[in-house]
Amino acid sequence: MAVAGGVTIADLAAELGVTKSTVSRALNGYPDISEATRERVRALAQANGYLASSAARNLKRGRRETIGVVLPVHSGTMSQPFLAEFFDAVSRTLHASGYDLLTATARSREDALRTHERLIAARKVDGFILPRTEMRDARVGLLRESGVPFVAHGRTAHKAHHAWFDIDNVAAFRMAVAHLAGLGHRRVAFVGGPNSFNFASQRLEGYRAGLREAGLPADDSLIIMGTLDAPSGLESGRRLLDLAKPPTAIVCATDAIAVGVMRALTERHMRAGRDVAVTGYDDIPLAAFLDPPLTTFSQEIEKSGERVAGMLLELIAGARPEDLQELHDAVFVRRASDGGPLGKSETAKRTDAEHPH
Amino acid sequence: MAVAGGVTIADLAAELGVTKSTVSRALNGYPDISEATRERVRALAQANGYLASSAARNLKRGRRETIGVVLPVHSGTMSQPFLAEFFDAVSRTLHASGYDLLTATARSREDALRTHERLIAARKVDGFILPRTEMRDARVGLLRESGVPFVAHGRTAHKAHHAWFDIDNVAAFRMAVAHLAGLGHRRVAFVGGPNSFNFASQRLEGYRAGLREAGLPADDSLIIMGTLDAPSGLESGRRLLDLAKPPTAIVCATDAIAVGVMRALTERHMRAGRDVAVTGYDDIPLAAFLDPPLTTFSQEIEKSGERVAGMLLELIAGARPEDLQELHDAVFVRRASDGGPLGKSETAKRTDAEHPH
DNA sequence: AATCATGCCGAAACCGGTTTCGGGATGCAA
DNA sequence: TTGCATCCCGAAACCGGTTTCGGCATGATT
Repeated sequence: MAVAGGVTIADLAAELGVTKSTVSRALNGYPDISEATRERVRALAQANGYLASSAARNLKRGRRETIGVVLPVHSGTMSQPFLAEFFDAVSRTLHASGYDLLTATARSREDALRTHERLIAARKVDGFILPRTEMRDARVGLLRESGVPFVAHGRTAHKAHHAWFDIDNVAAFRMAVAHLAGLGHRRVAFVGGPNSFNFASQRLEGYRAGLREAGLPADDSLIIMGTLDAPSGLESGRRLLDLAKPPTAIVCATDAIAVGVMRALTERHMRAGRDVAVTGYDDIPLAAFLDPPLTTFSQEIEKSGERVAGMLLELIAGARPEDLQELHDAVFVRRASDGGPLGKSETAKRTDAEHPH
Repeated sequence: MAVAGGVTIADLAAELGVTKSTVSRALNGYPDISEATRERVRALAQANGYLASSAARNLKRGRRETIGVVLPVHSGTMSQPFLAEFFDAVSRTLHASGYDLLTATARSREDALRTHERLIAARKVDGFILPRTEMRDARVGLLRESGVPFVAHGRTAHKAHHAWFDIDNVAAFRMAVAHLAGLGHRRVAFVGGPNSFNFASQRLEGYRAGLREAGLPADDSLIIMGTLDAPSGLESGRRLLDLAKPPTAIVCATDAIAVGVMRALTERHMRAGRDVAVTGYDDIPLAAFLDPPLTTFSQEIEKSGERVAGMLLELIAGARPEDLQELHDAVFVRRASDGGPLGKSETAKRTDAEHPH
């Protein structure tokens, strides 16, 4: 069998007794090719599994048919619960328009910056997806200067001037606090991650707003900032429970943190949803199967991926960044790790009633 | 500011008063360029952020400087716990040799096959990483015919003829059973996933071998095959516990399954590590924070990623596939979800002793 | 002084496509 | 018939690099 990909446009042309131009035009749908020869060309191309070399085509056309995404794996960011799902959605919608996805990882901001620069200079990509934005994000400066299209997954300080897709973290955490306050809690704590990441600081902001709106006092000893993972959650949980006046509810910035916090409860023979209310964020696949099942927020990552990729394609097609800015809501998923303050009885019933399935 | 990436080799040449050839040779370290001009060229290139267009260079050189990986997201495979870590390791070692990573997703075997064909025909990649092999894997057939270098993450029926990197799942699950048998268990169950995936069927195989070696009877009612996620684990756990003679230990093919099984225990007011021993596989970040902390197996995914990528680079450099075949061991991580059969006292002590940190 | 190797660089072909330009048939109206 | 638009397609330039080939100086050799 012939090695796939080895056949060139010249081979096809020779075989058919026409020139490269004809083959190219036939395959690319130019109108000035007779239906007869177009069909002959198509058939032979099909038979030989011919596809134009992307390097050759893009050299002339000035396109790359490739989108870049460099994902940060530093500073407590490693946990990427839905990476596969996100990539799937992105990759599918890109592919529908003939684009592929180039991925790299970065272990620091500088690393990320260098990688973007390299991919731009080597002309390997037509645009970028920026995961996990920070408020002052050097990446947007670089990309705006270079004129490379990009859509940020999250807002930045320059949000007015670039395309972005974001989830309303503030609203979600306001609602979490409102929910707990409604259950009667007055000491609700927050366990978060590094504020450099936008989504993390927005969650804290939402928590604070929720407190204000519920008329609850702000108590800085009830706010603990660590990383976004379970070990940090465990540590933070211990500190909160060691307080002279421990909280009766703990709002966690991620499900992983919540798992750590619940572990801290277990250590003290306490239980989330009975002794202390705990909420998370992410709705990881395991959330419904924890003990107790975790009350949390879910983002529709599939839709996120589709929109982010879709917006980027629109941008490349010429849309204005100002017209591509979308804020979506997370959805509250109430399970059994929340509940009223100790003593209220409503909780105990629900704890066992809401097992999965 | 000049748009980065816009400068071509011709621009540099004109600016310096030399020809493209000189610039190219200077930058690529040819010996027949005087040190003086080489330095002039370097300086100007540096100043302008010049990098050769990968499309142009690769068109001539016949290389792509890109590796492809299309990851299956179908049939209970969606859970990819360590995707970010794996990508990070792969991407780093590839980049050290000037390669980038092109990723796509596939929702079915056919989809995956088509994507590989397309990337080959369009000459977008120099080689592939094949995640999650199956015994009879159509991808290896395709790639071997096309002569495209690849390393399989997992063995296949043709393992003698291609490069592969694998974890010894059989050994791990033999050991799990041996461990449980050593604790006194005689009815140990297995909850697994679709046997089409090699690693899944190897785990079952290891379980069976472990049973034999421990002199325990094989009981097919103690084997449940579902998917690799928590919902399936819950369902399987329920079925096992409903048995007339339920198992005293349950070996799970993944941590996610184990979480589901532990949930089934909770439903019945039982507890892993006390009433029934449970083991998992993967050592997901949350494993140590479950209640009780999960006994499981850990793979060194960072090393896996480095080796897989490294092997592929060696292959591209000319190494023979037969010389690139590596089998590594998973490492047993004992925590608190296992323990002797009901009544033995050793368990209860450890359950609380082995909290994290 | 003639010869030759060596150092250094220019000219041009080439990779595999796309695209511009132009021109030969063909058909139809004048 | 002649003129002219239309339909198709060939010729060649071009994209931005790399690489082969060759040639001019220069210094060393005899």
